[in-house]
Amino acid sequence: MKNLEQKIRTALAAALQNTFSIAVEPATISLQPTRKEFAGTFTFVTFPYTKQAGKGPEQIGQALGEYLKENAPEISGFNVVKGFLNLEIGENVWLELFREMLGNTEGKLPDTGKKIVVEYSSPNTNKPLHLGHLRNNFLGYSVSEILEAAGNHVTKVNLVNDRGIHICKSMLAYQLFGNEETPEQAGIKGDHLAGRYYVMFDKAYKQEIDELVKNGMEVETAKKEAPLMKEAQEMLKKWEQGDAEVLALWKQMNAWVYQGFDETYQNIGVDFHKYYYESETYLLGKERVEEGLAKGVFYKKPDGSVWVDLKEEGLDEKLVLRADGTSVYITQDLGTAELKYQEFSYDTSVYVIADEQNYHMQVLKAILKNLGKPYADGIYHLSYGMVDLPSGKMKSREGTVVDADELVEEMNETARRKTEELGKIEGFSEMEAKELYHKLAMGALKYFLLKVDPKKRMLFNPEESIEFQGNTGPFIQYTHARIAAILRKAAEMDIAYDEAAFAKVPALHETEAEVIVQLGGYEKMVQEAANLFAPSIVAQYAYELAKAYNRFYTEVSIFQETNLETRSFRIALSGQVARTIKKAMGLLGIQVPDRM
RNA sequence: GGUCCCAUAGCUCAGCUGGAUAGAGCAACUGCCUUCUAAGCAGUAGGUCUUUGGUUCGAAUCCAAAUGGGAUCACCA
Repeated sequence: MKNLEQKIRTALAAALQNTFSIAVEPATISLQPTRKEFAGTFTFVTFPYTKQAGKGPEQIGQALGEYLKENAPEISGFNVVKGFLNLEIGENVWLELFREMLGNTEGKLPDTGKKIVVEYSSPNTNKPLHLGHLRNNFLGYSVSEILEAAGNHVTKVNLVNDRGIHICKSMLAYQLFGNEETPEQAGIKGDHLAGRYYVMFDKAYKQEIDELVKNGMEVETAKKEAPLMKEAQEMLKKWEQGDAEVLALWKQMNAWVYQGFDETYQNIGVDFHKYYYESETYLLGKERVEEGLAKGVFYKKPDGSVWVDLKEEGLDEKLVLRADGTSVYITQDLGTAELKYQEFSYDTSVYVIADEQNYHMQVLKAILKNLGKPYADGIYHLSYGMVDLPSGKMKSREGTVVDADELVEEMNETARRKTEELGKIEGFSEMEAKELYHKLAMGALKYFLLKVDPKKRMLFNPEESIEFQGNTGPFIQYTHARIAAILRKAAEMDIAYDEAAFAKVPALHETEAEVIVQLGGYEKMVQEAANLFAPSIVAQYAYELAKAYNRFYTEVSIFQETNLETRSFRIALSGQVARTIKKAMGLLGIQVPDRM
């Protein structure tokens, strides 16, 4: 496909040269897909050349078309509509293209030799994952797959936020109200247990504030003076000093949470090559602070706090170390960036982080640049918008979130219901059925979250379950299952459909050519998705391929076809579509079933 | 207030580096299962692409401003 476009560009350049003496670099010629209401596959726009040619756009189109039909073997015909030259491609070219695809099954682009670290998920250990985290996890996983498919070497890392005041809050609530209950006793996952106490803390804390305010204290003061908050801060101090009792509780609760996370990760099908823990990295930044001071990039204020001035970059002054010598969030990030670079010497470091941290990431990059770090330019913030509920923003503290585990469970249930309603479950064992439901559930959910441009906020209405029809994951999965049925039947009937089996195909159906065009766009799509870090491009592609195939599927019959070569060709075409759908969906982290 | 992001059909979203009458899905309405899975296919209806200027042969797309929505500007993470 790439080659085909290349050839046509070259031919067009030659045509321009020979008919109008206009010299153009083939690479700069822009071709676009022909609108479907006109005949043709590629369209060349002639408007830009009217001045140089001294002719009207239609005349130019006509002249170029005639030249190409004469001289370019790929072009079988053309038509001119105003300034648009629509080029038709010969059937033999499509078949040739299709044969090339069959030979190239890997679907991976040439090795770039580039190393990329993708940091994603990065949960707090005080609460279970919710819908917003799912967007993050699916994005991170998918982008990693896409970058890998584009020929890069990807390392997936998870930077776990396992320390800080918020963790202490759930620890404290547990200490006060927990009665030493374990997840087993409570009958819930460890991350949910921690989350329960986090919410409990907030409730009790708010009560205290109300009390204080009732007794005449200002709200702001009350927030600081509430005994629970003071206790939590006290606990954090003890943690930093290595207090044995606090550390033991911290370890215990985190262990529970990790077990819960592991289950969720496994359930939603994401994984990591490496975990970093903030409790281990939060001190790392101090060396960078020393370095910054030595280089004169940072400066010390009289109180001993350390700052960086980023006004030249259009940013502000930023504190990088407190007066008491303790580090802040950005200090840790400076350290971790260095650590990641030392370990992986990456060319690109992707951070999958919500857009509320856009400024923070800008600052991080600017500081590293000022420090002269060679890896600063390689930092890419894959920023994504919040997932909103109809009621507004999700708030963990107030417990108004869509819990990830519950949502997945509900999706499984929806998948079961829809499948049973359609009566498509005969012949499945209990196990197979469950597996199918999960594939469909995750397909629907992942596709729903990934098909949208990450930058955009999105709305999720828990009342309306995610669709299984139309532009959805299950629609694409269904297309794959249909093809799988065809391939099974072909095997049963012992039909050969290797290249030799369709050496001569008399005529291509319009829908067949369309499917081949779609298939031919795969590599270009992967490249583009990788360049833009955009799973939505992959989703769009998979959908369009499935649609093109379904059109073909209903327009022509395979096993009723009397020409055996055509029949074999159609089976081979179907097989290639199935493989391509599987690859594309794989890039989204979605599995495709053989039956549904 | 400064900075950044978003605005396309009733709803959810596509629309690549500017190109033809702006596309899908859902919802509504019409057809199509004695034929390979109807979770499908074909069709009808639905739009001043928030507004106003500018650049251009040509703007949903690029630039500027306005309006509306969101994020952020912590010695929180």
